[in-house]
Amino acid sequence: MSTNNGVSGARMAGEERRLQILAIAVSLFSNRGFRGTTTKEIAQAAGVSEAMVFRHFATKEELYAAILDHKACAGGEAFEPETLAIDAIARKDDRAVFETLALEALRHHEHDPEFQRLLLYSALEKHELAEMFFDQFVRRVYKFLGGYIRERQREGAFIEMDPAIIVRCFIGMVMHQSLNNNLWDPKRRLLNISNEAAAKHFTDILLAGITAPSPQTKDAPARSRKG
Amino acid sequence: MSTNNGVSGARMAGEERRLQILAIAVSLFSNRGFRGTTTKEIAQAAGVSEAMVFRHFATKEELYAAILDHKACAGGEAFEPETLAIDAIARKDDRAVFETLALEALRHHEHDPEFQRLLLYSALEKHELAEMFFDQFVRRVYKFLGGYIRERQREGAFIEMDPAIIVRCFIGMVMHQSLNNNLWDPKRRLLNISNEAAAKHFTDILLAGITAPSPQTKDAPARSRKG
DNA sequence: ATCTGGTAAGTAAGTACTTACTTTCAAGGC
DNA sequence: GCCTTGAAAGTAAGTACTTACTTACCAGAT
Repeated sequence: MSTNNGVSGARMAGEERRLQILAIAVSLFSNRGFRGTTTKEIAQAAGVSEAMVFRHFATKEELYAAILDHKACAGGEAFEPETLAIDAIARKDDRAVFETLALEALRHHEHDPEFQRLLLYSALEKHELAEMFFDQFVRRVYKFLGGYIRERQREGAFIEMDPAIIVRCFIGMVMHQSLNNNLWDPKRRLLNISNEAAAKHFTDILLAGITAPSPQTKDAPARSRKG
Repeated sequence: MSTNNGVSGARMAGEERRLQILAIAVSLFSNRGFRGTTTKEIAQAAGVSEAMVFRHFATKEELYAAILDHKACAGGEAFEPETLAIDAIARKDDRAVFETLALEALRHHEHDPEFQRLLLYSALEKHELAEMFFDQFVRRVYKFLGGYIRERQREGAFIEMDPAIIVRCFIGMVMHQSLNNNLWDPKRRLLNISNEAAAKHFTDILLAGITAPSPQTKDAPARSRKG
């Protein structure tokens, strides 16, 4: 009767089973959403009875919370933009800053597409946990990247523009690319490029778009447009 | 017992009630998704019995399909990029092309946030109807905008780069802005700008990013990078 | 009188969650 | 070694309620 998923119907240690159930729930919730996934399905996929699920997680909600917690906060290899870009920033290598962040974000989303789906579902379903992630992570990125941009603006390297707008453009390109690959166009019929190429071209466009005209060519071409 | 939503418990003409149920279902489905919305809720919100819902739509699925049909295809004021940009394109006014499209898209999403939620839900829940919309609409935009970009590249106005990448960047900025306003950050704590300002700045960055250096300044600054 | 908009009261199959029970297994006395 | 013990891993079969969808029946206007 038992589904025997992965491990042969053997008895497991408590913590081991807890993690197995969690992993299976991640995959099911990310595929079908909270409301679309039944506790019975989770149990069957884990190869145990429903009662075991409820032994480890008092309610379905608690299981969901445990997942978002596990993935967003303690989630193994968390995405740390500050750390990733630290030396590029020290060198003021704008290209490296943006390209590294773009590439790592794209890789992260490709390697763990479940998380993006999970987050979208929880945002749509108005689980407070999506809001929590947004507050803790996205805000941080805006602050961090925005700060760097502001600094480079003061140095005359970037054009004057609300840094938040620039951050939004950049994140927009990257997130939209991941969203297309993971959700809208997984077959990549509209655009099929490597993460490396995407990161490079996005950076090309963004940097060309926000780099201030160099001082010695003030009289230069059509670029010296002002708003 | 009847909820009497909007109209006093009066008897309605068939088509009128059908449209009322449809409108109410739009709002409920977009808020709670397909699985998260019950036929009972829809009936109650419309102020009729559940049986009436099933008189007009044989199944819940059919109701859902009718909605996406109604919104995506015959949806009142459909978003027609070709029409919107037709004279800007004729004039080869790049700024007007991108800024108009961005502004109209942003306005569309702001005026009808339900549609974006509906589409996201149906993509996550893998309703074929999201795929249908993607195939019919998004493909068209890529083809249309990509075609324009290719033309301008041949004329030497834009840098050489796969037009699909440029389209993705542009749509990424715009869609991400709408997604932030409608889903992630409706309070606009990270960035609070008008649609007009957003459209303008996105176009600024994109155009500066993809405009080819003008011929008379070939020897110009750091821009003349090649990949 | 009959067609159309409308309902009350179902049904069968889920749903999250519980209860009462059995199996496994490692530790510790013999 | 071998047996007892007790807690933890596990289950089958519920409960109370919800779900999509149906049936059988009204009432009023034309």
